[in-house]
Amino acid sequence: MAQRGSYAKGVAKREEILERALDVIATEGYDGASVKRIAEAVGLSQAGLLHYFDSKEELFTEVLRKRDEHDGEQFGLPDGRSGDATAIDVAVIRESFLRVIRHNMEVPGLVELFSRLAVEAANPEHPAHDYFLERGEAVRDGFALTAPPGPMPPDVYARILQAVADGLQLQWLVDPTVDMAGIVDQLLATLQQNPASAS
Amino acid sequence: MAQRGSYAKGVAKREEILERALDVIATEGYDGASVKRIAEAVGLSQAGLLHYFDSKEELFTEVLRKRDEHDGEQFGLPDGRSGDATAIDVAVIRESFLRVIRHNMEVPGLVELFSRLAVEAANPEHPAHDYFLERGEAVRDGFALTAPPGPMPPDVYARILQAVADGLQLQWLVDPTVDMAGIVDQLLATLQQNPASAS
DNA sequence: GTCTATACTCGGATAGAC
DNA sequence: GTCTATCCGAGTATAGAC
Repeated sequence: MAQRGSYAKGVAKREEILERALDVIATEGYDGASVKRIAEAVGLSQAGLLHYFDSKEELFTEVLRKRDEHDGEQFGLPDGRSGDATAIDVAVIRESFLRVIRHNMEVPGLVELFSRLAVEAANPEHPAHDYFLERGEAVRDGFALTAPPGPMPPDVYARILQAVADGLQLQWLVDPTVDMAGIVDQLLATLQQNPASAS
Repeated sequence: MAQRGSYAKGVAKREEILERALDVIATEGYDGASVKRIAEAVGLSQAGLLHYFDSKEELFTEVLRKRDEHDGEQFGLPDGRSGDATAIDVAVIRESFLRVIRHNMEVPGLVELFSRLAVEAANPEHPAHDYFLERGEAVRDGFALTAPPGPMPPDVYARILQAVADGLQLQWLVDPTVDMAGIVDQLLATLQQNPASAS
């Protein structure tokens, strides 16, 4: 457990492992990604790696967290802390969103890991359960900023965008010709210029 | 393998197994549903059950097929064969769709099985791969019938609805308070009364 | 057609030496 | 902190009797 002691060394190693894992899954794909496989990529034995994580589930949950961290930096996602959005913000968020999707289309392994864990996280005991709850909220907070005025409440609007993103990934996993970004783009165009602003 | 010979007996038994499996997963939930568990529910040994299916994957894929069959009968879904839709058809399809969603909210085990297989089906070797491709097409054909005139092509519209349905299930699995039907209802209302009909 | 029994594989976890 | 070794459980698959 990296926590214990949390010497800079342990923490640093943990980071290193996560970075490496991210890289392996992104480039070599997820195929039943096992602890052992990650361990080898890091240059550690399976037991050696498990020294830093309580379980397989925890490891992979942390991989997803690390990935979000990267995406946040790389694509400048909103952190959900800001209260309102100007017209410019909306365009910016929208573009960030699309860039993330386009990026995802380059890393099927990560998309698969994400989707797989999303289902397993249904179990409240699973370490990813909280992760998905928290992440979902954060993501929706970002989306809600771009909600147009109209009859649809921002949180509903946000849930729909989230669902579209996740659902398209499932379609894309079985059929990689699906143009996730293009579809989302068209949806946003339709939804955001929605002229029905009567309550 | 039930195929071989396909005596009425074998086929009937296969059906019986699927019906029973459907029932078990629906009522007792999916928790790592194993062949053994289904076998016990059917009153068969694991080996006995595997006599009718080539593998676990095939079994569960067939369970999903059987479920679609039920849903089709019970909720009168369009079969994708009809060419166009009148205003009444649209309302009918929409209501069927919502009823299916409401029904799904009663059977989390089936939703979990579906979602799980949807990810595993990413592998072209998986028996569910073709199932998801075919089913996806059929579902979208149904949705496309309800597409409003406007800038968004019917197939894009259909893909979005499919994505929303599947994506909401992921949200709902981790947080069962999510009102899938209500959200879809609001989306349809917004999308279908879309006045932007300029090409 | 169905069962019992077994074999085999995979992968995660743990013990204990260094 | 890391390894080797081992264990163990789950779960599928198969062999062979009845």
